[in-house]
Amino acid sequence: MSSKQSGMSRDDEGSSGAPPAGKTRVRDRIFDTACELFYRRGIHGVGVDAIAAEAGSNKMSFYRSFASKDALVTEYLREQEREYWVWWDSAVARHPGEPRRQIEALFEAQLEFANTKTCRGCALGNAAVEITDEEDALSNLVRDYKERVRRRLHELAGALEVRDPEGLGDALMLLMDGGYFTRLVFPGASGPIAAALPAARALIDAYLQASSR
Amino acid sequence: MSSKQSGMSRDDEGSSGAPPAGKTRVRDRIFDTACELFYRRGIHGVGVDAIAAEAGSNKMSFYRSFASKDALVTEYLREQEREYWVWWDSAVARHPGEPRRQIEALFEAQLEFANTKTCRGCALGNAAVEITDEEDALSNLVRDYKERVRRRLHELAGALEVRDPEGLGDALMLLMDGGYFTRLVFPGASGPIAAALPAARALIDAYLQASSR
DNA sequence: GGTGTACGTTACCGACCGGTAACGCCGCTG
DNA sequence: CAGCGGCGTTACCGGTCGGTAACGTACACC
Repeated sequence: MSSKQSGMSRDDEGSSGAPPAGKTRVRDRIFDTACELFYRRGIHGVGVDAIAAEAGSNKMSFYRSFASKDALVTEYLREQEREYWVWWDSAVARHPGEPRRQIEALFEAQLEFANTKTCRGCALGNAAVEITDEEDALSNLVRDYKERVRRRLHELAGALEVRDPEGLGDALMLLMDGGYFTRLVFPGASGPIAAALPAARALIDAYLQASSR
Repeated sequence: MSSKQSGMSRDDEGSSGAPPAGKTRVRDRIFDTACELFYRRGIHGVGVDAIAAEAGSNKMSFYRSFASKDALVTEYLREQEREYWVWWDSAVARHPGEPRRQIEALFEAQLEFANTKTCRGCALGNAAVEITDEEDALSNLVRDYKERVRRRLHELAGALEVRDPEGLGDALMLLMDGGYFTRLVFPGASGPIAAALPAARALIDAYLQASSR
């Protein structure tokens, strides 16, 4: 989640004849910069001029690569979701066939991420706050993402064979999203997010007991 | 939480001589309108021109009542917190001396609020997404609010005499904030927020058992 | 050497942003 | 009646927004 590059490089590439596979295309620089700025300062908080400048380019070059700011934002959200699932899958893949450990791994990974300096919660979730027009195409993008997250948690809860997998999955989603939401205000792991993993464990136990009761 | 008035009234007040205690001061109209628009469309998504116009006034009159947009936003956030604690206290007051029922009443009231058409989650929490400058005075306002919420939940959990009141309180805060956050995307009570109350109950039971174990 | 393409630069557009100056009107109060 | 405060109106300021037109240039490839 979120990008790392911070731009400002002065086109250092012209030494030898054939750089391995590096095409420092302006489009890529602009897109990476945009991802970082959107995440850090919000979608409405960054203009295309600022993005292009921060990428060492200018507005005209921006519009040669992107049809509009809206198109860029769309691509940004799609990229964030892509990275999010990579992150999710890598956590889950550590414990194949063990849904309980997979869930725990997700909350462990979330806490790790929260401890990052650049962490500013969930990019897609934050976008849901900024995009107030529910008819907007971006709204649907975010909605679809959240529904996919919910479904995955339902599936994980279902693999635990509890009586109420939807209830447990939803509860886990509240813990996760609550973690992202509160992280915006409480730095590092100093906030309630530190309680997410033990709470998730307790909830799993509770819902398991409710099944065998 | 959130305002109810929708503006557009054409100054209907001049019939009888003495309206009970009504001073339809422009300032109040503007402020009410601002609260509603900020909550619905976001702080950055509404300009002072739009606010004044929607209140049936104009920008100049706005600046006669408010020093700046920032001052208005500050007042908006303070008002939202005020209304929030009124809401909180009225839920808690229904079960004096019964912390468990108080907590349940809070989640019941949250679900009721979520079922409202105008609900767009937590005003202060949403503001935390929009205000990205952590040095900003508004940031501190939101931070203080969230810390007060956290403390109150710690106290409620403490009244339950569990071994780990901070852990339980934080977990409850994750459920609440997760509810507000997901509500932005899932309309009414169709989202994970419906699982908040049963999850809170299960968590309370789990943390109570962990104390007597 | 010619050509195409990727990119930078400058200038501009209409719209809106937060904020201000100056003026005029209306109604309440002394 | 005079005066004054509350308020609406118009015009304006510098800045930024998303987006475009026209031009210049460096380089790669045939």
